[in-house]
Amino acid sequence: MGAAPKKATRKPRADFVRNRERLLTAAAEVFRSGSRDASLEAVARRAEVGIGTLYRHFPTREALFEAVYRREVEQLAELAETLAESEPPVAALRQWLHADIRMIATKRGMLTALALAIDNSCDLYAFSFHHLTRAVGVLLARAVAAGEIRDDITAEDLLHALIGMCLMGQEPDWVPGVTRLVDVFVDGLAAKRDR
Amino acid sequence: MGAAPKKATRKPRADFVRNRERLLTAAAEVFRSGSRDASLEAVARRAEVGIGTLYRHFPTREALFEAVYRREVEQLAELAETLAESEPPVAALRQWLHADIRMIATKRGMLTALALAIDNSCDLYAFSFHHLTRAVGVLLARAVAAGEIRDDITAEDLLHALIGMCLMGQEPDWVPGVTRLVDVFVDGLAAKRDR
DNA sequence: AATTATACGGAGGGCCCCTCCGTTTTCAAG
DNA sequence: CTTGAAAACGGAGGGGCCCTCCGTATAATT
Repeated sequence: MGAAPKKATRKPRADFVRNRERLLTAAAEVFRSGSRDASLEAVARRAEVGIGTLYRHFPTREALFEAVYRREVEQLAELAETLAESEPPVAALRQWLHADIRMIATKRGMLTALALAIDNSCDLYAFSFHHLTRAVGVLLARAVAAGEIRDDITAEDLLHALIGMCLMGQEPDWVPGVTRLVDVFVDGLAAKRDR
Repeated sequence: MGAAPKKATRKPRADFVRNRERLLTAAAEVFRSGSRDASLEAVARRAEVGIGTLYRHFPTREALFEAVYRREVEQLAELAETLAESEPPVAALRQWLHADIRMIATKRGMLTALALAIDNSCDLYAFSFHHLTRAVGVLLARAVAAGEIRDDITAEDLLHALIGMCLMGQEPDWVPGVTRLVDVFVDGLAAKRDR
């Protein structure tokens, strides 16, 4: 019992694989600008695929976003590990947040993705959102353990703050401004409350 | 010259005034929950008014939001003035931000309104958004003058941060969490950079 | 009561969401 | 090489919302 061979599974159909690829490529292009109104029908059109096919591959908007940005999320998670080993606690945290900002600046759709993920994450914990919370959680715990930042802010809180600040940046050159805001926030985390 | 009588202006039509009022009431109700998908047609339906009438009174979504929340914005602006006279600089700033959060918690639509305003504010400076930047600008300048916070964060920056953080709060009881985030931010503003 | 500036309402064209199902394609067994 | 069924495809269709336009209704004025 258990690992039943489940009969010889057919080889996945060629068109299935092909269309999935087309959809992911098209989605990445459509989401690039990160405009909030990115329409799924536009993705299907660009992929030259029926709308039904899109929905069969990715039943929800979130599922599509997740698939499109999985790679990026994993990259950020890895970066957190690297930084945890090579940098002092607070610096690691700060640098990781900066990296997030840079990534979002390049792939603006990720921001929408993350915002979407948070929206529904309460119940579904959609998207690789928890990958990120885990990653930053490690950095956070480390800094707390070192006594360098306050201990009442959770990883979710931190990501909320980060994403929120990014959400507000849509001027052409928003990166420096948001970076400054995030730096202020980190300063606040590290502020000595007892003067 | 100047104040030309411009011909005897007709008295405004009764139905015009009545419908405007109905629309504002309906909008306030529909926007209460602050759900991002608040539809203007829903507002018109609730006001028992044609959709055309809604658009004639408020040509854009922003215009409607502005009219609905004008009172609240002015209230916050006044509060800033009061606090500036009665509280120490940093405390005033902090308390004003807390008041914002409370206000948003009650009238969730205000958040959407502000976010919308920022979206288009670059050119249009829609909504009473600049009322708020002016208000918080005073508090900020005061604290900077007193040498109690850093001087490279603008009023717009601060509002961006505030609104961003609020945008990320949709759990039932998000107020304490966001308040904590904002407090961290203020701590960061007031952090002594030179150790 | 007649006149006319003002307002009203909702049909209509566009775009999008998502589901459902008849048709087509692919795989693999004979 | 057939052939049959599982697996995919695609897009029509029902439902919403956005916003404009214009024929109709009505309040203020004469």
